[in-house]
Amino acid sequence: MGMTGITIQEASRTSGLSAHTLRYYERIGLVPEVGRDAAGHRSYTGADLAWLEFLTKLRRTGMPIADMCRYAELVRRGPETAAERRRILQAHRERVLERIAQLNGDLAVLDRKIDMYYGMESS
Amino acid sequence: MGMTGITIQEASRTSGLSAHTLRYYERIGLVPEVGRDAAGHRSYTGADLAWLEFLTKLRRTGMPIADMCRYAELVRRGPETAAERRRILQAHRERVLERIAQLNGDLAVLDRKIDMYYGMESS
DNA sequence: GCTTGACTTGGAGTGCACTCGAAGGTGCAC
DNA sequence: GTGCACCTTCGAGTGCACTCCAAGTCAAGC
Repeated sequence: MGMTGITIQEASRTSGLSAHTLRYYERIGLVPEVGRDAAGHRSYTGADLAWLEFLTKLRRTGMPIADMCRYAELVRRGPETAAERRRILQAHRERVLERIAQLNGDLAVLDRKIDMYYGMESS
Repeated sequence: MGMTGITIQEASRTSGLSAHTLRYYERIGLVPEVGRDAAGHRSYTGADLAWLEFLTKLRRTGMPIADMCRYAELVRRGPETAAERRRILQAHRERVLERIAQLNGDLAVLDRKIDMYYGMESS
């Protein structure tokens, strides 16, 4: 098993999260304890990075940290929590859809305003 | 000119912003000074409400308060700032488009994950 | 004329999600 | 063997956008 793993700096570059944030996420239980190398330094595996990538998607779509912690906790508890996890993601999915619809509506208003300014400039 | 105006509570219900937030927005110069009735209470006009509605769209689409203040300042300075306002809105529009694209991408991942959970449950 | 309730102000407090600082350990380059 | 870069922990600090509080004013109803 040559799963060497990468340093926190490399994980930071790969994930787009700062090293500070990576430690913070681990501290609050959002990320399971990351393995260590001989020097006691964190060593991120591919699985760690995949989990971080999924977390950033949840985060970016507006899921609060507290909800993400709850989801992470269910993952730790094992496969019998799959149905609940699905429900959480589905509820979140609905919120994201609403958000996208709202953004599209607001974008239309923005476009009309921009057009109006063009009209003012060319008059 | 029978522009009576509505109370801060009614403006709160109409705009979806709390009375606290309405006063806060006025304090930081995001909303021009609202008129007062005989008792010194704020009296919101239709124009005030329209401005608030536009502000909430900027806010909801992720524009920081500081940028909104800058935009509001340009509006106060008059029509000669129209071109700059347009540029601000256009730059913002680009960010909103990116945000929507990102949300759609993240939504697709969410959907695949949900499908995966369905697969786990039915197996 | 007194209670009630909505309003006023200025300033302080809150919640979220980081973000940073201090003090110290480790291993490689010179 | 010592400087250096990078890591560690713990706790404190930051920035944003509100959100609330205390103390006071005012008009209307009983």
